[in-house]
Amino acid sequence: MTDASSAVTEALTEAGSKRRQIRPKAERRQQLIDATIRCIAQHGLSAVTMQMVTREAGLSVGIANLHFESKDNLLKETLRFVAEEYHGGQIDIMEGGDIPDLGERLDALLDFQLGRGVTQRQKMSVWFAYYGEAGARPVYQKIVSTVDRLAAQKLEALFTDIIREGDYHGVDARELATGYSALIDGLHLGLLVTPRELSKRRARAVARDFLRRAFPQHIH
Amino acid sequence: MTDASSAVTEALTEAGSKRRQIRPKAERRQQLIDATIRCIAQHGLSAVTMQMVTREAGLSVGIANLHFESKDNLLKETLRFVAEEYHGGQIDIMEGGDIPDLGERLDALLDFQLGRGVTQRQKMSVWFAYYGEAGARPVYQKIVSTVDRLAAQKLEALFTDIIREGDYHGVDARELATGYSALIDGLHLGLLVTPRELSKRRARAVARDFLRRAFPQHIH
DNA sequence: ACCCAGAATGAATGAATGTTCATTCTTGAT
DNA sequence: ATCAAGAATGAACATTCATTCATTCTGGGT
Repeated sequence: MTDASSAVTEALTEAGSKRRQIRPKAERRQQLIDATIRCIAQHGLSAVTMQMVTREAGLSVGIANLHFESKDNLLKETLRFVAEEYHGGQIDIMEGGDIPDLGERLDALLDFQLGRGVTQRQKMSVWFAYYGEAGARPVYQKIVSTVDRLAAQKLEALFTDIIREGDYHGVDARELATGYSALIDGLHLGLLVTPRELSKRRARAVARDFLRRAFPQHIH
Repeated sequence: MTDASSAVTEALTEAGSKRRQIRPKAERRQQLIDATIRCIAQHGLSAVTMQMVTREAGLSVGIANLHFESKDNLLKETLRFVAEEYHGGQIDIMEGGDIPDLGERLDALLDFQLGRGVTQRQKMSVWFAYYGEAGARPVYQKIVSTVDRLAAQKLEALFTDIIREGDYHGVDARELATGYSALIDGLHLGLLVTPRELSKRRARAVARDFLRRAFPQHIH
């Protein structure tokens, strides 16, 4: 092993290395988006600066404007990433070729939406940071609307299937889907803002209760 | 009528007047808080500047630091005002000496929470703007937590009364209150971010449905 | 072994913003 | 009519931040 190759190895494994590295564009973009998420979660959207993000990513300030044209664009792309990741995960479960049983599929959905994981709190922070600005920024509204609509359709389809299977009466799939989505959003909000008052355990119980009241045969 | 008195009258009635006016501290504070709310709703929390707020209030820049010590403090006091106004309104209804009938009281609460009014959208924007920052700012968390807890207790008490009156079984007042609060928050979020997908009418129907399923005798 | 396309750097720049404070003006009391 | 207390003003200041770009460095191709 030569000195040169050992230096490269060190650079790849040691985060604190000063060695300059050239990596593909896609990788750098993701690296910056990840750093942006951590910064928003820790300091709040309004306090995020380019210096902060690039330092968090272990890169120089100039690189952000190389891969994204501007700060605005970086923030926009970060929102798009988080939105697609969250809604994508939901949609995968709801389409659920993996899980044939509809009741189990509901359970899996709930687990995903209110499940543990260190990342969750970070993601929730980002989520609501953008919601807060959405009222004044049509771009954010559009990004969220787009993925939201698709997830809402899939949820309605799942509920329709469950209603048919359980032969439930007096229940409207669309209205129920709207209610369930709103409930989950509200619980996320509670977990973020008043974690002392609302534990994850209780949030899950509340959501499960909502589903049980609507689909008693599928949730026990 | 002297020239001096007519000048004063003009200053009081004409908003565009250049006349300098001296008003009590409490009035100026409220004037600035109102302007802050409008600015947040229109431009987003992260874009709000002192110049913007004072111009909106029709005052000079220096005055904000005269009545509030800093921008941070102005924003903090604005959140406190909005939080207390919203939760205070709810609590008044829930304690409800005015409305003896419990079912009607529920209706009144729902009307307040999802009612029309031009002001509503402005207030919702402010609400969620702060929620977005709450994850990174303990001060905001504390303000919201404090008023939130009181409202939650009143709601639980109301639900307890209703459960007793209706002799409902298998229903937990606390869990139901948590669910209802979360549902309302989620619906507000939907109204703010995806107004195209969720109308006020439908939001009310969804919330009403939730209550009807829990308290069928009280909501028809 | 050499080369060069383009990835990465970070000091420099200019614009924007929060805060200060010397000055001006208003009002109610005398 | 006069005056003092303090409310209101806005130009000036210091700081912070996004963006630029001349320069350096890297790694794959020849």
